[in-house]
Amino acid sequence: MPELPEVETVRLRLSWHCVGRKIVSNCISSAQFRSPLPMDLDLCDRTLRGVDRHGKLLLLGFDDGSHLLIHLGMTGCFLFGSSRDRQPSTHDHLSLEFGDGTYASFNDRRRFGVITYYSSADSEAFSARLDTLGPDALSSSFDAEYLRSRLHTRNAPIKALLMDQQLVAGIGNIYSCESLFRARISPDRPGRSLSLSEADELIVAIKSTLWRSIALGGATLDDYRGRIGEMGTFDQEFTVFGRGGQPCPGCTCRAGIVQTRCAGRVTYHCPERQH
DNA sequence: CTGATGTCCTGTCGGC
DNA sequence: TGCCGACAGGACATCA
Repeated sequence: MPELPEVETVRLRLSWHCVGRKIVSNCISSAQFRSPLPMDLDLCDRTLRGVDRHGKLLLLGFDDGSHLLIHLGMTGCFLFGSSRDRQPSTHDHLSLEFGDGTYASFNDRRRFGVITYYSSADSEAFSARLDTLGPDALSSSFDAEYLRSRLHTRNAPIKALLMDQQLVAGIGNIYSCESLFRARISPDRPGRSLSLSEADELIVAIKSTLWRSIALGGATLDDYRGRIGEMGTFDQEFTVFGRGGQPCPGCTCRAGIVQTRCAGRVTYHCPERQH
């Protein structure tokens, strides 16, 4: 369940390990993927020019104008190392070998991830794909006015709306729970019921939570424990997520953190503190 | 358009 | 101990 901070951590590692390097071979797994890459895709002789991110999407740009768009899904991660020592895994779906003897491979056990290739001729489709997403949660255009303007007609719970990537890109189950707790807003509140000042507090809570997590390298969850490349410690600072039944860290209420379901997702909040 | 529900996939965990 | 079903997650399709 990598969300914005985890994806940003992966982006930084990809930039560090791969940008400026030329691909000398690539290998695509034949295992069925949700959106299979063409098996004959040949990235040889291309140099990775940069790695960008929008929400939870990684955008790998090559020197010939082509792109790989990667969503990590739940269990997607990148493994790096020396090609000589590489031990291919059954869950490697794409691996890139570079001219300097290093490799990067995309590994995804549950295959919820998505990799899409866009040639330089597909730039319109590439832009169209990105246009389906709302502003990145850390961008300046994601502010209280924008949030209110998008919420004022919506009756769905604010938690579900925060996870809607068309409204704002990058927030998932963990950071919606954590941000709503910090903003003292109940996850069940209809989107339209938020005042401008509440929207403002929510924006501040979301951005500060995301930045704090990035500073700690993201959160490491059970699915990732022990995995190379996922070593963040923000999970140790979770206030509510995964803490059902524990005392509320923000008040002295008797009930403590409550686990419920909101919009089909496990949700954690403090009914005393969040309204 | 909106919101709810089902689907994909696999590893883990609880119950029998 | 061993097996089976339920469940978790994000995005997307489909339905009312």
